[in-house]
Amino acid sequence: MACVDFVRVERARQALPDDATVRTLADTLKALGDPTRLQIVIALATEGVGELCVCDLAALVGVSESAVSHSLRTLRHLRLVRYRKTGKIAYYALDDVHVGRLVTEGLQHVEEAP
Amino acid sequence: MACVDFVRVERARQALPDDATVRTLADTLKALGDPTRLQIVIALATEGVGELCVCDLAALVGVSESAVSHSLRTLRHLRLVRYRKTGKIAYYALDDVHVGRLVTEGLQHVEEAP
DNA sequence: CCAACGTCTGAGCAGTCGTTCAGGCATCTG
DNA sequence: CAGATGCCTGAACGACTGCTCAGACGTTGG
Repeated sequence: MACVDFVRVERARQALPDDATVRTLADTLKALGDPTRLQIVIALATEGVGELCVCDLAALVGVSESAVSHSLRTLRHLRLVRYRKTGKIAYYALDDVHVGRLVTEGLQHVEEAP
Repeated sequence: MACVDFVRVERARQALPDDATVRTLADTLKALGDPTRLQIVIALATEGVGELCVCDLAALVGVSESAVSHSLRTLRHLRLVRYRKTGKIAYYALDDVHVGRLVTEGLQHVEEAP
């Protein structure tokens, strides 16, 4: 306990966002930390794809439409995706550009050679 | 099931990374999806901070040193942080630049006005 | 109007996660 | 050497998560 560098700790503490922001960001990243939801987001981030309906996403990711719907609800509540409904079909798309960039940055990290 | 747009689905499927990459990226994002680990990474990403030891991080985040150590192990195994040991003190830092940029991009998304 | 369709939802279960607790290993100090 | 310090680790417990299942809702086509 005695080895704490108070100067640096204080500097880091002031740079930390408030708790609410940290928690929201954590929730967002946690949502993207599930393979099903991550594939959904990557698919929607693909250039030339644009919108996909629940059926499309279920077929693409390879899970039930119910599971996709649950996943989409999570992504919706975090404002990672938005949807447009025409008749009985719901078309989903990414909500804002940061999401796509975030995933891209993540992929660059993962694909770096060890 | 009949509403699937095979053209778009196929286009999206070919853009999807292989399963191993998706899983690794998901694991990485899930790791950042925990408030404790996220605060550690944000702290280490703060300009002018550089390195912090386990004590510092425990004091900063407000959890036990054991919990920090467990969290750091997870981050280490995913190559999100690296450490340097001098004597009995272990100094942790971010492993590569993408991690900091990823968190920054995430913060920009969260701090956007609704 | 009725049946089929696309989607959404709540409950429940198996699996996972983060923390605490107790203890172990090096390293430094007196 | 003996104790203290900084850090790491495995086990275990409560909390949470993502899926399946069954059913409900609104829309569309015959």
